[in-house]
Amino acid sequence: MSKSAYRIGELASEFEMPVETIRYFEREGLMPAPARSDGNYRLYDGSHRDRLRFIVHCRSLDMNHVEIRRLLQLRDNPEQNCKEVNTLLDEHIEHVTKRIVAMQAMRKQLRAMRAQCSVPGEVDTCGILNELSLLPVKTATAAAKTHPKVAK
Amino acid sequence: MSKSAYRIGELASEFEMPVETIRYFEREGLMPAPARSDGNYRLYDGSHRDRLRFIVHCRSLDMNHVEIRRLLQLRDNPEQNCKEVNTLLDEHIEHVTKRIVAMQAMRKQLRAMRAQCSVPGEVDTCGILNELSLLPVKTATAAAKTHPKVAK
DNA sequence: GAACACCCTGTAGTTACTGCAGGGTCAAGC
DNA sequence: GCTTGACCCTGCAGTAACTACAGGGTGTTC
Repeated sequence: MSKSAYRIGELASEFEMPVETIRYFEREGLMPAPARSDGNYRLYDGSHRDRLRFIVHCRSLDMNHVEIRRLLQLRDNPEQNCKEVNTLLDEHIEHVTKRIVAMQAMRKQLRAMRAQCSVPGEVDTCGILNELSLLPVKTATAAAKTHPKVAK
Repeated sequence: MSKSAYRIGELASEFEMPVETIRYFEREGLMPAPARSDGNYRLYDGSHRDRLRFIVHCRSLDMNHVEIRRLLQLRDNPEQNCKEVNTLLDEHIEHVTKRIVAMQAMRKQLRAMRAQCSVPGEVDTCGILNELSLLPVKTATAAAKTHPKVAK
């Protein structure tokens, strides 16, 4: 058997995050409020550790708190059909894809702009600054900025 | 000749942004404080319009305010050598590239995970949730989150 | 009993905006 | 002259996902 009570600092160093982040996850409703010691210290057990690992993994895949909360909810209710997990993941993959496409378009423009100037001279004849003074080409950039707006 | 005095609302609708954003750019030091009318309305001229267009273009290329401030400074000093413009752009392109690579790695993992489940069943046997319960594979994700930290 | 590492709560700062409250300005219409 | 309505002003709060710090308590060791 592994250890049965961890303090917040132990968990934090295990997952290489500040203790504040774990407390923040609790406020956000991602981590449940753990038991407390006599001295009011948070006492975590193995299930908390598993849950934190799950959250960390989801965050590393750039899921937002709303998505993670939903997945945790499904995880907590084993009788549910996992179709919703698939849907959530599909939507997230699509979101990531849109963002990648937008960033690639951006990079293409940046590179084209950069090619305007391979021989540095004075700023007032700089093709780059001149180009930036024009109206931007419309792309999907703005549409794919970050996560879509969602309610909690 | 074009019109010589615009009110904030005209500029805002021309660039399809809320008026608040233009006022915010002023507070941020991207836009200079314009003249005021007798009734204390902001009065912009053509040069303000050009500057705003420049800023909007930079933002559409995902540059942050620090970068834009630097470019504006160079733009305002035509005697300068434009080598720094190149450097800034190169760095920005590299930053964008890192982010793209990180997101592609993320997407690959998400797709692999999604492939764990093509036949939805009950959640407690869901390969996706099981995989999310494991420690994340280390990638450059965290390193390329958004813009690097910078001082104003 | 002092030093030190660790924990607690509560609050503020980060980025790039967006939105609103509460109030003033200005031109048109009656 | 007065009202209506569109527009503008300042100042402040909220967003996402943390991070950091102040001011204080806990717990173990020397």
